[in-house]
Amino acid sequence: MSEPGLSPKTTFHRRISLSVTSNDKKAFFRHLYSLEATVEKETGSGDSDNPITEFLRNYHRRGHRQQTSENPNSPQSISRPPIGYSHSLIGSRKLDESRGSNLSRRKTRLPPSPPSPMTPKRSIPAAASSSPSKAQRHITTPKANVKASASKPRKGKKEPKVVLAPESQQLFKGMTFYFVPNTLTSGARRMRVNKAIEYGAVCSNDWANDEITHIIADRHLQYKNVLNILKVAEIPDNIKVVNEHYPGDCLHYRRILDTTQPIYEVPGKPVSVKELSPMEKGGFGENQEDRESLHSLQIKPVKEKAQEIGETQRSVVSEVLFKSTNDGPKNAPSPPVTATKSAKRPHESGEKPKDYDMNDVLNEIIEEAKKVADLPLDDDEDTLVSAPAEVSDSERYNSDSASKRRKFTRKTDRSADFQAAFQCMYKHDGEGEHQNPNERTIQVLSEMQKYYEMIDDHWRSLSYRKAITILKKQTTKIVFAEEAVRLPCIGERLAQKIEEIVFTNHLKRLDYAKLEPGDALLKLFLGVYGAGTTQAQRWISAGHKTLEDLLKKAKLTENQRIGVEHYDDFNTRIPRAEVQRHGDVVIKTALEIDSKLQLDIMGSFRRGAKDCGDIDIIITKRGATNVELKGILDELLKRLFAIDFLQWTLATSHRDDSGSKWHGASRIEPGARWRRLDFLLVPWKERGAALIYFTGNDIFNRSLRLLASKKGYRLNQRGLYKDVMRGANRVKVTEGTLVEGESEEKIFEILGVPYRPPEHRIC
DNA sequence: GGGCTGTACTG
DNA sequence: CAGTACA
DNA sequence: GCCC
Repeated sequence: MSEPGLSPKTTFHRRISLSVTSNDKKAFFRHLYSLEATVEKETGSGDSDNPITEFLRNYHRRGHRQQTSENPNSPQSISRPPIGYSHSLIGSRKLDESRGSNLSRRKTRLPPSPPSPMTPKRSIPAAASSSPSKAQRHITTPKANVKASASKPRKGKKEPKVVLAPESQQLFKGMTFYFVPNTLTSGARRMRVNKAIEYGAVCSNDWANDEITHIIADRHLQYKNVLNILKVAEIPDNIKVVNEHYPGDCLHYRRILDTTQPIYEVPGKPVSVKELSPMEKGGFGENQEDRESLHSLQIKPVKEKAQEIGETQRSVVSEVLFKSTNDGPKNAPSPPVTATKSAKRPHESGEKPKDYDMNDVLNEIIEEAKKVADLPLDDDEDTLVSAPAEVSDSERYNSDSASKRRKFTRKTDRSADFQAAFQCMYKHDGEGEHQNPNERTIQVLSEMQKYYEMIDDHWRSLSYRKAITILKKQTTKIVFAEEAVRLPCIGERLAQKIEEIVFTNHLKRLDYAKLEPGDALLKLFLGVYGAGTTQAQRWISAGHKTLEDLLKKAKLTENQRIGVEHYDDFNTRIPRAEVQRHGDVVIKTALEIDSKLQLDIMGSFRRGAKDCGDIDIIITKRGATNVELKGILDELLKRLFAIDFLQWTLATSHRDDSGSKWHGASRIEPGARWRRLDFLLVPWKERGAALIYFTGNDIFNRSLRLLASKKGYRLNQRGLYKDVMRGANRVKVTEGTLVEGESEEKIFEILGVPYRPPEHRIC
């Protein structure tokens, strides 16, 4: 993997030499780019990497997160494009007219094609700035930017608006950046420009602008290149020259960093005595002690052990940290250094940003280290078999610590982490889903997920979904690919996309996807109950353009016809209160048949959702068998149809013995929407497994089932089976023998999963 | 390079 | 059987 | 898509 001729020596000061990592990383990125040529972004590539600073950085961040409730990105109002008509088609005798108008309205309501990630700046080729005149200079203010974009649309696409961060976060206010090269040909540079503007900077494209405070040079540029491009012999002292990492790092730390730090240095820069401006020297709590402690703290040991990349990093870091504070535990636990994935971007090198508040950082690290000292990490728990479902155990796996834990063990995990990798191990309560700092990212990724679902790429879709659930649990905004990649279920590709979304507010891949013809139509047809990708695509190839085309021209199955006629109904979420009302009707009627019946509303309702996609009701009775319940269901259906509550049967079992479900539609009162209603008949002995199944959510179920299967079990809605013989690739050979079906808790316990109440099964 | 849940109903 | 649906 |  080593790449001769790519020595980072030039950019990296001599204190630390981690050239191995560096080269690895370059090679890594080269490889990455070769894999995906469409990525023109230059994120994270570059120089070297230092695990210690990486470590400190993370902790610094973590400290910040508590104090800052801010959401670095603009409040994004999310309005999902509606999927439905406003009326159900059936029952309207004037179908043709009303449908027609509805259809056309729908069309216009489809999601607007997204703005391009282009930044709203005119680009001036470097050569063009050679003879600048004061007269023609102009400053591009954020406002001007937006304006410019409006007047200069590109390829018919909408320009993105740079949404300014809140005033209080306008870190770069009063600063004027000049990017070199001053073009927007690179996606990465576009990102940086946008980001700078978002946080208050003025990005000038006129070198003659005498308000320029900073020159942001591309990473590969030497100082002399910069001079050449600018056609100047020297750069005035009042203009700071930094490399491209500087703005992003400032945002990361939420403060204006010292521009003189070596990591921001443009190679070949002449040494200057007057480097430190009073401003930078002043306001950032820098003090001599800190700096010294930093040096003694950090540089030395790293230097000694710099060559030993890998496991030793952990001990180096902890040793250093705890030594410095005098009271660190001797058996310091391993701090969360992830040297695992190679893609990290060079942040501070051995020299910290001088404005760093080291005391705070250290305290945080120590506190954090103390906390994790108690955790059963690594080898402490490598038994596969049941961790008891006690509270402490489950808490330990909760949201935040879950991801931390991963960092700790990622490298060393063996059997211990085997189980930890399953979503069902963690509490997912869907909290913080609103006002989540990653809302925009999640929104974009969801669109990608839906897109992949649409084009039948289930596995990609699954990955996106997993990534989204992970993001929803984050309490901080994930900005950089390197932070993202540390999270479970987020790999390099998704991490890159996350960073792209944060910096550009867009995902090119998605923009392309949306341009694909048939995309919108596919989405429309997929909303039809009973139609999947295959059918939807057939309809499209057949030339159908609207739902009424389907009704008139396509041959539909009965269910699909209902699906079309009640397109709007079935695609409208049901308020929790209405779900309850439907449930009440069913339960009341059922109890009139047999007062010993037990019915419960399941699905998202049981998980506590505010609104549900459908209504799931489980029907069971102490001691009852399936056959017995079947008879009751027939009677129940009869009565519910009789009172005009049930409207339609979409699917029902026709076998007497094992049939167990009914799918259909109900209506709470005449004129109300049809709602999807499912019944599940459950023999008393299977109610535990059935509860798990019918409570979901699906990701949780799949996770639990996968875990079971990996442990030699099989889990379905009837029970947990053991001694399942599986052939090649875990293909089921024997059914296995039932071990548990009655109790939800016991099934969890046997699988070694901390019990999760329904509301914590939202994955 | 292969797996990614397991089942039931429709036509 | 493929396709769709259910969590 | 991710992960093993």
